[in-house]
Amino acid sequence: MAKRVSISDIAESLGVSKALVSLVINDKADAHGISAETQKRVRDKIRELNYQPDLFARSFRVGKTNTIGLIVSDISNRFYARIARDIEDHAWNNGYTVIICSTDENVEKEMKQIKLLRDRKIDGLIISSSQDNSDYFNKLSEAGFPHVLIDRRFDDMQSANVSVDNYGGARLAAEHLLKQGFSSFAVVALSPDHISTIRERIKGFTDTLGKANVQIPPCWLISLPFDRIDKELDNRLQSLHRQGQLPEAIFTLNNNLTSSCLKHLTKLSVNIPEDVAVIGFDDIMYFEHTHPSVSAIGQPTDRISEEAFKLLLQQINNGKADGRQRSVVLPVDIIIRESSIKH
Amino acid sequence: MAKRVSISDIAESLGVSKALVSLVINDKADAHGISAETQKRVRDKIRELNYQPDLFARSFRVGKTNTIGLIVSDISNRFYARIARDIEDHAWNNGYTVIICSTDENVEKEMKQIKLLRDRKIDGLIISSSQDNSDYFNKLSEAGFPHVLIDRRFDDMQSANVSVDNYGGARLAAEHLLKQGFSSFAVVALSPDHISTIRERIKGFTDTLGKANVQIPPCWLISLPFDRIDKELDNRLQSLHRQGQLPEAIFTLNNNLTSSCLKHLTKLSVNIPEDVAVIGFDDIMYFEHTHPSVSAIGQPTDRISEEAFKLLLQQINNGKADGRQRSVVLPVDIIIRESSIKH
DNA sequence: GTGAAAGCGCTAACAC
DNA sequence: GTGTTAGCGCTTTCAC
Repeated sequence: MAKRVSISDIAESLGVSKALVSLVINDKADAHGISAETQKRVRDKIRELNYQPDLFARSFRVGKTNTIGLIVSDISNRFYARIARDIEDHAWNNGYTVIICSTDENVEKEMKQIKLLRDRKIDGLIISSSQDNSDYFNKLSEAGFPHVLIDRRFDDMQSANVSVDNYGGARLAAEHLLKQGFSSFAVVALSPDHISTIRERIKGFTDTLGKANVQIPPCWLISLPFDRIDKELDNRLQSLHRQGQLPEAIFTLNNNLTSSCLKHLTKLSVNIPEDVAVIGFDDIMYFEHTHPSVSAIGQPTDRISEEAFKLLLQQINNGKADGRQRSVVLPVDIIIRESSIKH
Repeated sequence: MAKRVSISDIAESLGVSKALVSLVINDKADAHGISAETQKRVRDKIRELNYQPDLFARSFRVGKTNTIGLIVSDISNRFYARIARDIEDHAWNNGYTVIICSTDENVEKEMKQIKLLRDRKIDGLIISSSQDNSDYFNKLSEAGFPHVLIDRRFDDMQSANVSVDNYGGARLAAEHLLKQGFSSFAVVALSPDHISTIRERIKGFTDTLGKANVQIPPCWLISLPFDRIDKELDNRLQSLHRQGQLPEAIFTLNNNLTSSCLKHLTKLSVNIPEDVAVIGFDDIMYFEHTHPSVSAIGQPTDRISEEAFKLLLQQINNGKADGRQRSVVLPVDIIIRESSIKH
C-alpha cells in the first residue's frame, strides 16, 4: 500500500510545525491568528501533496470515533433490518458510521459484543437486548456510556429507551378477535420468556381476554426457542391438529412466528381463517399479499429509529449518558386483513 | 467516564516496563524468554487492576482494525439482509466486526462511503457496487486494498469477486415459461441499467426467447428507477392494463420488483397466473405463501457470503490484494410454484 | 531475561 | 499574533 502522506510530511516540507498544519486543517487557524499567507501556503501544499488527514489517528487523539454500535437479535429479521437501515441513514447524515451485531438471543454473545464494541471505542450504542434485567445497562449508565435500549425494556432501568405499546397492541388484537366472535385462543410466543416485548404482548392479550372471562389453557400457550421456531412450531401444530385441539384463533407474537404459523397451518390443510384465524404482532409488507392476507399489529419502525438515534446523539453530545431517564413509548396500530375475519 | 487503567499503570505499579507488560499481554513473553514468575506477576496485576487493553490504541499502532466494511444498495432488502447476516457471522467467528452502508444506488454516496471507511482504516471491504465500470476498484487493487465485489461485476476488473450465474438463471426462467406455452413476455428491470446483474438477466432471458424466435417489444421492457419502483410500476402496469396490452408472462428481475409486480397486478384484479404469469429472480421465503405462490430463481446467499468472506480474509492475511484475480460464480436454481403455471 | 526509547498521526495546552 | 512541545496507549527495536 503506497505510503500515505502525513501531517508531518507537509509540515516538514514547509518548514513549519505539525501543530500549525493541524490548525489550518481544522479551521482553527483564524481563531489562532495564523496569518492568511501562512494558511495559504499550507493549503497549497496540502493540495500539492494530496494530503488526506488520517481520521483514525484523529479519533485516537480525540477519543471520538464517530462510530456507533447497533445490536439486535437478528439483523436479517425484517423488523430489525428496517430499523438498521433507518438508523444507518440517520447516522450517515450526522457523520456517523454503524457497526451491526446480531446476538441470536445469546446473552453471553451480546455481552461479548458490547465489550468488543466498547473496546473499539464506539461513541454510543443502540441495542435491543436479550438480557433479563437492567443491571448491565445500569452499570453502563453509571459509567456514563451513551446508549439507548430499543424495542425491549427492563424494570428499574436508568437507560434511555424507546419502545412500543406492546400491551396496547396485544389488547387491540384480543378485542378484534373477540369482536369477531372467536371463543378459543392460542398464543405463539418466543423463548427465552423474559423478553419484555413478549411478556407484555402476552399480558395485554390474556388480560383483555380475561375481562371477557376467557382463559387460555396451558397447551395453547406455545413458547418456541429462538433457534428452532420453525421446527418446534411444526411439531406443536401437528400434534394439536392430530388431536383435533386447534383453537379458533391464534395470536403470533412477532413476524417470524406469524410466517412460520402460516406455513405450517397451510401445510396441514387448515383453512385460515375458516378453521383457525391468525393475527400477528409486527406487520411486514408481505402480509398484504399472502394467502390469506394477514392481520397484524403494525409498529412504527421509522419512529423507533428516529427517536433512538436522537436520544443517543443527545447523550454523545452531552459527553455522558443523560442523568434523567428518557423513555419514549410509541403507539402501534392494527391492520385487519383476511386472516382474522370470522366466517 | 471513570479513567481507564492503561498499560503504564500496571507497568508502574509493578516496577517493570510497559514493553514487558505488552509482551505478556500478546503472548510473546515466552518467545522472549520472560521468566514464568514475572509473567505471573504481570497477569495477576492485570487481573487485580482489571486492566483491559485498549484495542483502539493497538489498532492505531499496528495499523489493523479488525473491522471490515459491507456496502450494498439497501440493507433492508431481503437479499442483502441475509448476506449481511451471514457475513457478520463469518466476521464474528474470525474476530472481525462489520460496518454496514447502504448506497441507494447512488454512486457518489458509494464513493464517499468507501473513502470514509478507508479513512476509518477498515481492513477490507465487501461490496455490491452501483458503479458502472471497474476503474475505481482497479485502483483499489493497485493500491493493494483488500476488497471483494459481490453480486455485481464489471468487465476488465482485477478485483476478487463472487457472483451468481445470472445469465443461466434467466435462461431457466425463459425456458420454463416457454415450456409452459406462454408466447408473449415482459421484463421488469431496474435502472440504472448498467447494473451487471440486471443486464445479464435481461440478456439471458431475451437470448433464450430469441432462440425460440420470440422477441420482446420495447413497451414490455420495463425499467424502473431504484427509488420509485413501486409508483412507477403501478403506472406502467395500469396503462398496459387499460390498453389491454398486458403480456402473458412477466419476468421480474429482483425480489422487490417481484413483490411490487404482484401487488399491483392484484390491485388491478389481474389473475395470476391465468391472465398473467409471473416469475422472479431471487427467491425469498414469503413467495411460498403469497397468493398465488411465486416461482423464482433462487440464489445461494450463504455461499455468496462464505466465498466473499474467505476471499477477503485471504487478501487481508496476504497483506495485500491478491495479484491473481479470483472469480467465483455460483449456480442458481429455479423454484417453480403456482404463479408461472399455464392454465 | 529485561528495559529504554522511539514513534504511529494527530491535537490540546502552553510558550514566546 | 505565531508558533511549538508534549503526549494519547500501545508495540517494536535494540541495547544492556
